Amino acid sequence: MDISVDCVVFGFDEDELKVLLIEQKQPDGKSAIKLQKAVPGDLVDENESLDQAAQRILLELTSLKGIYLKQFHAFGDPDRVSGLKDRDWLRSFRTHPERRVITIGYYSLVKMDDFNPQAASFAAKAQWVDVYKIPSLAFDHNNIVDQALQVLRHELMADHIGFELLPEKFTLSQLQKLYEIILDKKLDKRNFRKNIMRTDTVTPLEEKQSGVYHKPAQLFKVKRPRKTT
Amino acid sequence: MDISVDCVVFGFDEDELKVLLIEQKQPDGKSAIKLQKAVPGDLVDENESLDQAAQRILLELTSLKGIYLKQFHAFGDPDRVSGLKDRDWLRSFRTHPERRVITIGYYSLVKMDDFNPQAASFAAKAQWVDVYKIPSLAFDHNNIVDQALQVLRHELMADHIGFELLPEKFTLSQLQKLYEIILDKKLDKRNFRKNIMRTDTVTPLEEKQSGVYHKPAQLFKVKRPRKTT
DNA sequence: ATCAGTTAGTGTAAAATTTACACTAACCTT
DNA sequence: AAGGTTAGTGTAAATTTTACACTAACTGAT
Repeated sequence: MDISVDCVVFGFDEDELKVLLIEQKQPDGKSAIKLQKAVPGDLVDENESLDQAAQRILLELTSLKGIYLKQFHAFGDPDRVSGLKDRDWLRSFRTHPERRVITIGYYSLVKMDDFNPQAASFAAKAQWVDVYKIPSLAFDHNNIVDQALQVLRHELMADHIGFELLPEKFTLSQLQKLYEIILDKKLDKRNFRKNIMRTDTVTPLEEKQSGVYHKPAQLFKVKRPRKTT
Repeated sequence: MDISVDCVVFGFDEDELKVLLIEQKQPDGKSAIKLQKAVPGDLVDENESLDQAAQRILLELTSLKGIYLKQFHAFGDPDRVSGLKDRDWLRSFRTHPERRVITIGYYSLVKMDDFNPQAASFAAKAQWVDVYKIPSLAFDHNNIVDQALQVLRHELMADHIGFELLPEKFTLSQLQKLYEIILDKKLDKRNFRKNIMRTDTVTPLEEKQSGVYHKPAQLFKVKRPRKTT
């Protein structure tokens, strides 16, 4: 039985919430198998923890480094990787293509600008895809992404994660838009601000926005240092 | 790499919150190795889902059947089973005792009266142990239990699980005591009742307590059918 | 039969939180 | 100077949360 890690990396670009998907490489020799998209994921190595595996795998497939990934669920259906659609690809890239694979799902939230995914290893491409327009994915990855999104929304409300997605200096409107996009619903401006202020996680800077077409907004920064690990 | 499931089964007996622990069987031949307690857990079979594995393993080790178990976290430290204290036992009971094992933690909440654990397989004993007096356990099981308890408390508040722990007919005082014991803090009687009523999960029966030494309480039952699966 | 002991059951006022809602301020462009 | 655009701010009503104390109904003992 093999163990893998799958990384659902959500990215934000002040307009859209996207997920980082790779396109599986065409197996050598095979000519016209259907290319599939998937969430970056691979087998866990012998001497690394799950958290480390998640970091490494994301790096190997997409060149993204230093992203905080959080475990959210294990997916262990006996035949989650034995669908016909995935057979050819597994045969080309896995030492034991028939083996059952249990995967641990990780998710993360980053700002897209900071990270420029570069496909490598068995990934042919790595690209950001709109969360609300995800095509049919390899394995059970549609399910994995769905569940990650649920967890993300929940965590966003409960723990006010999400500053990761913004530039170091940001306006409250940007922050609000972020919430609206992730939660997929509109929020009230005044109430939103009250909420954020109450959490005491941001501080105003001495600085304002500039170069904008309208009243410049107060810039803020995150108060507590961003999570690492 | 092996995959296991560990089941943290919490039991309630109207006074205490306990966890179901097994005592590992003495390996044949070995005479005086230190017997360790652990949470019931074992390797996942080739053709079962994780959920099924949790059910089977709990049944095999403790004879408990039909308990709703919920996955809560994967534990994958590379050497979580390679401590000296666990070596002898692994050698006796595992085909590949040196192998790394990643485990998926499950938890559950049951009423003790309904379930009479009977040790079997490699479990020498199966017994309920007070949650607040847990000894040092095998592997990383202390950590696993701690985390399960956190999740349990969280779920209790959020989703008002916990009726499982009571007889079919129960009084609100019993229910309150249950909450108090799990959360390990006192609650206000009137506010508690308001809360429970607001959730609309219980209905009063036409029946009252009898044979008690004091004013008999109204009996209630759970409104929505208990979760299965 | 009465009394003492025990747990059941109930309401309300104050505080805190959440919700809904509309106008002025400051910058840019023309 | 005027028009367009987003920033920023307060309050009243509704809801939720919290703190708190007395009466009711049974049993067992006298």
